[in-house]
Amino acid sequence: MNYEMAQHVADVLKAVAHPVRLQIIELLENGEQCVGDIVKKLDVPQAVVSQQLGLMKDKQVLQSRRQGTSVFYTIKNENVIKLLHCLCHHCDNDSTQNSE
Amino acid sequence: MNYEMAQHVADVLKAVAHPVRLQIIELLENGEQCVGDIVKKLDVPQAVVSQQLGLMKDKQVLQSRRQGTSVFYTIKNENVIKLLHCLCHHCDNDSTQNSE
DNA sequence: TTGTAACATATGAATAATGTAATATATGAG
DNA sequence: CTCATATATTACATTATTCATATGTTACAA
Repeated sequence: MNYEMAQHVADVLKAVAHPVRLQIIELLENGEQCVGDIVKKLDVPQAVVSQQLGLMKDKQVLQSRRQGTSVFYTIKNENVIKLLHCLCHHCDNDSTQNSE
Repeated sequence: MNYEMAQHVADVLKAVAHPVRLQIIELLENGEQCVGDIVKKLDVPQAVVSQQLGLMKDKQVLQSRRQGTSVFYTIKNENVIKLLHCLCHHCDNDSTQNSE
């Protein structure tokens, strides 16, 4: 893996490496949701949710469509779901806490 | 996924989300390496490599053992390898660049 | 047009991450 | 002990991330 490639992978990881963004991604696993619904389900101000959604859209993790006054978001880069599952799955036999 | 869990997952992701750290992890997939070898293989100053190694060790991603004057590092949290594979594998059918 | 709901953006402050350069520590040789 | 090699740590400047507040925009109804 050369540096450029590593940089790209790091960018994807950074796009996801935030608790609110992770929770948003988890919500969107079940299909598209509009901003208002996301705000209701997470306990986070609307502006922050919009900021994080915009950030992930910029980084090609999410995509959006407008319907009336609502904007619906879906996952564009499906690999982030695999990423989540890699980590969530392992949290049972978690080796980040204490491995022996 | 509650916030605390999301925070924990985000911490693991952040521990990995850096080009040099990713390259180090890739090197260590093939078994343990001492700091000097890592420095030689990557084009990065020794202090930076030590800093990143220390950071990953703090976050339980790596572990180390000393042998004489050398310190050998290995991967402690094997899940980061799976993470890497999730992302590297997908870079063929990459949806982060342009999906249609 | 005005009003309102839903969402986005701008700004700034606080905090965290990064890289550089210098210095410190540890081990072993002699 | 002194020296050399290997690695770690510190201090600092720079840049990036995050959050909150306030303001702007869009779509639509009346």
